[in-house]
Amino acid sequence: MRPQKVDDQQLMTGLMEVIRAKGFEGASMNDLAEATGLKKASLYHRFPGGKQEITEAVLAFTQAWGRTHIHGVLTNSSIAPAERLKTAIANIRSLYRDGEAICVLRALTMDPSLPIFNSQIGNSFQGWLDGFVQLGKDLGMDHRLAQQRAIQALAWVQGSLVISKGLDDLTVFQGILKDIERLYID
Amino acid sequence: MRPQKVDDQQLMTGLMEVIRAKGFEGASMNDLAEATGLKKASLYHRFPGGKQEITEAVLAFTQAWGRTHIHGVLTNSSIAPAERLKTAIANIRSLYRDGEAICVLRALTMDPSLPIFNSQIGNSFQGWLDGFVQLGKDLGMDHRLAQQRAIQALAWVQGSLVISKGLDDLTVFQGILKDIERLYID
DNA sequence: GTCTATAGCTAGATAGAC
DNA sequence: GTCTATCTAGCTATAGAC
Repeated sequence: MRPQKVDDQQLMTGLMEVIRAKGFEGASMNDLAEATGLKKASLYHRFPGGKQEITEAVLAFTQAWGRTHIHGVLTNSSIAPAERLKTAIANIRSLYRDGEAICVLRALTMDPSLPIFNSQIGNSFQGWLDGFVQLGKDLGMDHRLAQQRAIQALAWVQGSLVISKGLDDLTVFQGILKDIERLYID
Repeated sequence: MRPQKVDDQQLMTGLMEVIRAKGFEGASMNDLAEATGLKKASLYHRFPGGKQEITEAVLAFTQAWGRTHIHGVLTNSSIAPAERLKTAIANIRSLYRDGEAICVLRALTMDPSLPIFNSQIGNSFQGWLDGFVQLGKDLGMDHRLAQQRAIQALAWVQGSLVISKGLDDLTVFQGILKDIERLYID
């Protein structure tokens, strides 16, 4: 067979960038082709299911990233809780490019796309929440409090991204990350 | 002249519903026509600038709503701060239909649409923030703390909406509204 | 596996009757 | 002011050469 022009890793990165910036309706196959360096027809060869299959792959990649860099970090019992939190927050900052990037989960929770990707999105959010819940418990919180803090932390991440974008002011996102640290460590 | 088939109020409501549910790219002129009961060409008569002008009108309406029901309430010095907060939160709950609805500001802060609507979106967010800052000051906070709390509250609103939608669980939004109350009153 | 070319459709937007 | 009919551009998706 003919060699692949771009490998799966590069392909995934390019696709994710477009999807999370423009959303499901806003991202055209032309946009996706341009961002990856492949032609439209070649994209259909790699993803016969078209845009929907591409989006599902992006969501699967997103979920795997979260399992490793958020849930995995926050529940790693061989590291002190405070250190886990610092590492997870650093990963969050890097994922969202200091607040400049849009979350792919947010971009795909609009009404037209919701029914299709519902379960994948829910699983990703739940993974983040489970990680933060475990962190809270390891810091001595009871289950109820740990759950409340987890939701508060995740809401701050998502909300500050929306506001940072809306105000075009990345300090909102960066300040909230500090607040999340204080939510657990103080 | 021939009478209007639907008045400005009804028109605005229908347009806003579609825009905030589907976003700028996702909302088609056909969708907008169907939701308002007018035909496509009639929409162009009322909004010669097409979808962009419609979206700007929706944003102007959104900003006016916030000025009245959020900023106006939170800064009303003839009412006790705690009462103002309760009223504003009730208005927020009603605006977002208990967490079911998507915020139009969020829906329009995607990369393709951002440059066009940037300033209107920023003004709306700033209005909410200013209201919460004033509330904090009236509760005895210094400027720095009041600003921090305002951002935290607004981020919780926006973030909990994203998560409620992603998890299909409205209790996330409703729980966060309680947390916002505790952020100021406790 | 990647490409050019194109089919078939739907989008945004306009013309012109009433 | 509202409508039907229509234009053009862009979309998703496919066919078929290499």
